[in-house]
Amino acid sequence: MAKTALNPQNLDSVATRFRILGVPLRLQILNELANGERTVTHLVEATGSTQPNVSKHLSTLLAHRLVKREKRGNSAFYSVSDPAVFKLCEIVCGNIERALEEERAAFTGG
Amino acid sequence: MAKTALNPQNLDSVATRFRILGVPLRLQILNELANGERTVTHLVEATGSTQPNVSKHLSTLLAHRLVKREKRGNSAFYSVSDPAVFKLCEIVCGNIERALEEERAAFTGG
DNA sequence: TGACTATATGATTATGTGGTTATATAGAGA
DNA sequence: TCTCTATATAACCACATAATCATATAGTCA
Repeated sequence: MAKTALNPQNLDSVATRFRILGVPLRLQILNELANGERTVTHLVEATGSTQPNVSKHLSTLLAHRLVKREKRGNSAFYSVSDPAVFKLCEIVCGNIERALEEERAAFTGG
Repeated sequence: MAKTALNPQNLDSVATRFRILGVPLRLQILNELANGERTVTHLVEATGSTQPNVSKHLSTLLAHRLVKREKRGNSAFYSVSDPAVFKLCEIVCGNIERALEEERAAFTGG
């Protein structure tokens, strides 16, 4: 049954998705977008990165449909297109905390 | 509230986790391990990759505590240490299928 | 001990990509 | 039109790392 989680066909797609999420700045951007749509300028300020860099990562996120874009006036407003990404982050955070917990236990308990 | 999902401290850790999962062969290995503990030799055959390559990826997975190892006799038996990874894969698969669905809808419906 | 099997690891190469810089595009307002 | 602002993109560099090859380590059995 666990076999159903991944089949050879979408294995690459799944890996790609994970790789997209494997860049701190991109996570930072997504995290910022968790609060609603944001302009590039806002994301540049929020992340402390450069405008071209943020734009490039937004392009990547857009190309893989993790965000969507809406141009209004002079600005581009980005927003998360599938909130499931935050579910992913939560699970990973849970994993990490559990791992830290185990490390702590290993120190104190033997 | 969405802010709680990621904070600057674990942002790198989360990204690293995702990056670990962002390699097809590693997903293949994990997927194989979903059925229970496996030896390196078995994983080499199951994945069609080379022994050194599989061993190296197992080392990576082990270093990041995604799998655990137990040596018995001449062999090393690997198993998944946190089944939450499969939850991740399921969500990502869901995302991808949803994206495909939307593409299909875009073709037919407008 | 020696032969065999299983696994790990070091060195090397090739490729992908994140970040930077400079520049292009495009809309708003005068 | 010109200027300003916002965003995108192209060229480049630097670094990380996946894959390969060769070799080392370690356990089993005779």
